Amino acid sequence: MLASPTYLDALNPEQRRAVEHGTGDATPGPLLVIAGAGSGKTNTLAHRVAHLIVHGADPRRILLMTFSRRAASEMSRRVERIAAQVLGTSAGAMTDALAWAGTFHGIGARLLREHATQIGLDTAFTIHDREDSADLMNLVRHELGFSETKSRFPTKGTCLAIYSRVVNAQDDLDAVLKATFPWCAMWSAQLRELFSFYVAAKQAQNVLDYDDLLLYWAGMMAEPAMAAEVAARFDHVLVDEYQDTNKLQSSVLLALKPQGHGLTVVGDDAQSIYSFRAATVRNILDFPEAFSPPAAIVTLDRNYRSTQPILGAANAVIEMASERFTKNLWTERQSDAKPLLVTVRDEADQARYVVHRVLEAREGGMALKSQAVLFRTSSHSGPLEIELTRQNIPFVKFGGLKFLDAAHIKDLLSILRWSENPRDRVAGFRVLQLLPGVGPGTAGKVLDAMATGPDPVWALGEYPQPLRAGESWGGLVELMRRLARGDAGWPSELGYARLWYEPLLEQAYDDAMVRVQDIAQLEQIAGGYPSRERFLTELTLDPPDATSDQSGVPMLDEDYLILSTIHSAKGQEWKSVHVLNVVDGCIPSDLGTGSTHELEEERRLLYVAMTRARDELHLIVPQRFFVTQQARHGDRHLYAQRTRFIPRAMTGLFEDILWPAVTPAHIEGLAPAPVRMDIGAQMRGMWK
DNA sequence: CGGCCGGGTTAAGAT
DNA sequence: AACCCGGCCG
Repeated sequence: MLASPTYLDALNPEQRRAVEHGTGDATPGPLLVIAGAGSGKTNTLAHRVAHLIVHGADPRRILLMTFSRRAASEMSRRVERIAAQVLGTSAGAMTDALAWAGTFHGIGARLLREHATQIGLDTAFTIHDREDSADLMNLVRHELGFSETKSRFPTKGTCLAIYSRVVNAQDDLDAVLKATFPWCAMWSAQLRELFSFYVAAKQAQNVLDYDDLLLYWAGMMAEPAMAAEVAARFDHVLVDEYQDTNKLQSSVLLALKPQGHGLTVVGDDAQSIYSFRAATVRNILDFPEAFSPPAAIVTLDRNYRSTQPILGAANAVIEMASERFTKNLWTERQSDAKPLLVTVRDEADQARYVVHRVLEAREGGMALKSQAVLFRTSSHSGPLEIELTRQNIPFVKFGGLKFLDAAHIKDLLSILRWSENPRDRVAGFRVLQLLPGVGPGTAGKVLDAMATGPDPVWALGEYPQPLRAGESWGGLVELMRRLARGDAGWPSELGYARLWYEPLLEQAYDDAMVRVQDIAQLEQIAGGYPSRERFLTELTLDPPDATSDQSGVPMLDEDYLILSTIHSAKGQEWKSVHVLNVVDGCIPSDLGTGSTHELEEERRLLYVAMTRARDELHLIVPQRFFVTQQARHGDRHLYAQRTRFIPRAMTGLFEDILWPAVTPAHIEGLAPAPVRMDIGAQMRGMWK
């Protein structure tokens, strides 16, 4: 008999039930944990994994799927700490074996790489990110002549979105068009043809897109013998953030554990914010009844994160949702401080307000890292970023544009991906067009020539040099030969690619210096991976998701403010949280008010933002937005209204303030009207 | 004439 | 940073 597990003492009864569920059984039944915001979900899941290991589960046979790589490594760390506490020094080595922790897509990529030959896949397949996939879609779209249709055919991005939804929602094309893309319904036949050619192109080029990582995995699970082989790898399967998984993912999961033995899923329907990626709360709702007997359900509704006034306001927001399945959270963290509803004149004042309050809190001893600024859309933080830079306040921004989105980084990665897989047309198309005088036409012809023979790199060398390409052409041929031989080793291969690329970069950009530094940073990152393939795969699946005001991410011991999209803030918490642009048109986004479905997701988004805060919450409402399309120095603007998710009746839960504070003179209307004069017009008048 | 290049415009959320 | 459009070079 094991000693009394004191490491479980800190858990509440529900958490403990979730941790201990079925750990004594040989075949533990399925478990659904409904875990509200701040209810200690990560901690509970980590304890469950550690508890399983302590009770003899083999960590190499535990599959742990999280929403992001960051969440996976955080979980591994915690599991290790808890296990070490119980088992002593051997725990570190043992939990290193918690090897199958990652995202659905990352795990899928790994399984496919291992089983590649069995399923007729070349092991050297490369993975297209969203943009690569759209580019390939575009190539096919042009080839089929759909870009010259009379009325406008959907753009590459829309085509890919439709395709992706069909795949991830496991739905019929026409149903998807009708429900989600009604304005494209007239193109049903053409889209079907486009998608069949898109799939053929991917296969001919030996590339997989994000969806394929799930789709091929699901394909493996549909063949009983293969399914048995894959399923036999894992005794326990645990999935976090289950509300943000889609039907394709749940079908993989159910195929992996059809009886639900050893299966645990954790989620919260109130925090479902990825339905635009085909995620569905039905996965959570239907989970218990997918098994016989049904899955056990544990609900964690005690919030340990926020003060009661903050939680009360968040509860009020989510209570108005049209459909809800979980009940309100409660907390014992009393406080007199209500969350603030701050009215400011415009986005410039909003930026000044945030900087003012952040510095004030910093003076009071709250580290910048304990404070975050959240926003619906990446561009909303623009004015704030300018103000922070002006005042020398370091920050790191999550979401929106990423390091890998920079053209020069994509160029270099394309070179590497093309040499990893010379049939990858999107990569080759990009690389070839770096050469002077080579555009889409010539690039296409070169790629055609390479596609016909058995040795693409040889065919490249045989291709007559395009007239204006100059010496870069010979350099490229030489580079591709060297990288194909593979004798340079990793990461020197990246160094050779850089040597070829840098002269082109210096010609193409005025700010080449900065970009060269970015590439040096990429080389730095590359050194951390054992091979070209691992580097490319993992960078595509887990791109560094932060940008900062300094070049490169600040040192870990430095203090910096967190800026993040609400989506990227999922699962995190800070002592103080500012939410920008809490107005209609931003939250909800004016793009998201089309259907009640979308509108409800926007509501949950505000709920997620609010529940990130521990002690202080500031919702900021700028009254005026300047219209972007107008003459320089124009002052056209529009007036915004507080978000519809916080109607007047709810404002009592907030402390309503104006900033900057209105002076008594203003209130009494005694202040003289500001003097306005047009000196410029006077000056011009002098010469009339 | 095809195809390259430079002008302008606009931008949701992300594995 | 990507897209579309018109000028211009080979």
